[in-house]
Amino acid sequence: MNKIMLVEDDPDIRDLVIYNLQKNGFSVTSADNANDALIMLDDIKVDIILLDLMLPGLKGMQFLDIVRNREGIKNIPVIIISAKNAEHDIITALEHGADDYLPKPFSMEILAAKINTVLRRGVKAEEGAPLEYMGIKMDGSRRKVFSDGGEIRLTHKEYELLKIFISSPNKIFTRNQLLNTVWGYDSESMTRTVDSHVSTLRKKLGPKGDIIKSIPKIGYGVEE
Amino acid sequence: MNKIMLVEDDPDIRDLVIYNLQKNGFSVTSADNANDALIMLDDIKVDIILLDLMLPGLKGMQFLDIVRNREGIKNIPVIIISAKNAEHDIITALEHGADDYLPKPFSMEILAAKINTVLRRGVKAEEGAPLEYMGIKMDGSRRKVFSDGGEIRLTHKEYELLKIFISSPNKIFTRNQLLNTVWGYDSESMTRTVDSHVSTLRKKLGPKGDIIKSIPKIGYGVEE
DNA sequence: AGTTTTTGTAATATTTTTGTAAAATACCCC
DNA sequence: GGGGTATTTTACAAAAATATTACAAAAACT
Repeated sequence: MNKIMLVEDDPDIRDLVIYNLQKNGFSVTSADNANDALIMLDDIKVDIILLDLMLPGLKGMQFLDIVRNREGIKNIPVIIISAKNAEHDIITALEHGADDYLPKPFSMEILAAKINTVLRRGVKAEEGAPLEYMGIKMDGSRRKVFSDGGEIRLTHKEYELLKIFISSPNKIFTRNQLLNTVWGYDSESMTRTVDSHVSTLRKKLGPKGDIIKSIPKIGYGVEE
Repeated sequence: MNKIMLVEDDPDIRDLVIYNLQKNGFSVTSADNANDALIMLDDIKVDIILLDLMLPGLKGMQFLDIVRNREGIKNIPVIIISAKNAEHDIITALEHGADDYLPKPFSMEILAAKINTVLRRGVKAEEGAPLEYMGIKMDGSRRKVFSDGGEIRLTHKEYELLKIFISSPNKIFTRNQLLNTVWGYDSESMTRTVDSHVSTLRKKLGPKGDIIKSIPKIGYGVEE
């Protein structure tokens, strides 16, 4: 059974979420503040963390930073729940390592769906299996990409870009995130580099190119 | 039992309303001026406030401002009762945070109906509930909207507009309120921008489009 | 009924965002 | 350093989103 850690201070929402997730077959542990959550995380192994960004005491974003930097828990997927839903907040949360984002109010169906896709993604990644999505196969050892049997020759940057996309399908990446992970930049810059590479990548992927969707005002992500 | 606070100076109307609401199963507390009402609100927890705008002493609008800024009572829904022809006052009241309005003279059935819909909304909102209304589901994380299973593609402005409507069904919004919250303007302007977007939104929602009602001279709101 | 006001919406204009070819630069390997 | 490739930047086209305009339709008001 999948274990979920819920970090949320509002008791009404907490109860509602717990009730619904348990009904859906998840085991839920909850904390009403970030400090407690951190302590509990040392003892309990959870598969996913649901985090409200507006918490008393230690702020949600700080909590996220700590989780992402602590051995043993740094790889647990985190889904943000927040009343703030300005573009800016979404981008910030994603850039601090959140896996997905759910503005309040949200429907339980959508929450459950998100949990499931994040879990599926997690399992897949752990298999260490050859990276494959929608018929695009990536051979990590030889840095080669195949689609419909034929090889697609990608440059290094293109390969890294595609790898990020394909290792987390359905996940949204901001342009800055891509610049960080693929290019190693850490400042915000407003170049068209990402767009340019997405463009050539799409072209090289041929008809499959359009699985790379542009997410208006945010960035890119792959999706069926 | 639901408690109602009635703030009304005319004794005839007051008695009439009290009598009828009690007959409908509400518990009614009344005050004939705003100061008394404020004092009483500190002691009694009420579910809804009926406010006559034309009061002696402290004006109704000031009372509304105080209520909306005082912890503990700021979330109590307020329904404005106002003599007819005071369009301007109604707009001002809505923009000061009133939930609905009722022009005098009004029938008791309509008053009871309004009270009930406002109460129903209150309960719903507290659950932190899913953003869904009349079969229109909104997925905040990906800014996607579904209706009857199919996705409806909305632009950001359209999405924000719909979100506001759907998070408070039956609530009336003035054009300026919408301009403030969705567009971030804070001055009064007389563009047709809101109308234009409402129009495209209605069209995109298809048959469900007509849940967005236009409230003559005031603005818009969704309603079954 | 005629006039005025208000709302609906198509059409147009403007702005913003994204796509991409091509030029410019950097990199790499002899 | 030269030739080739990879990468970044530039510049502009294309597309999408948004705002405005203009006018028809509806409603409200004499």
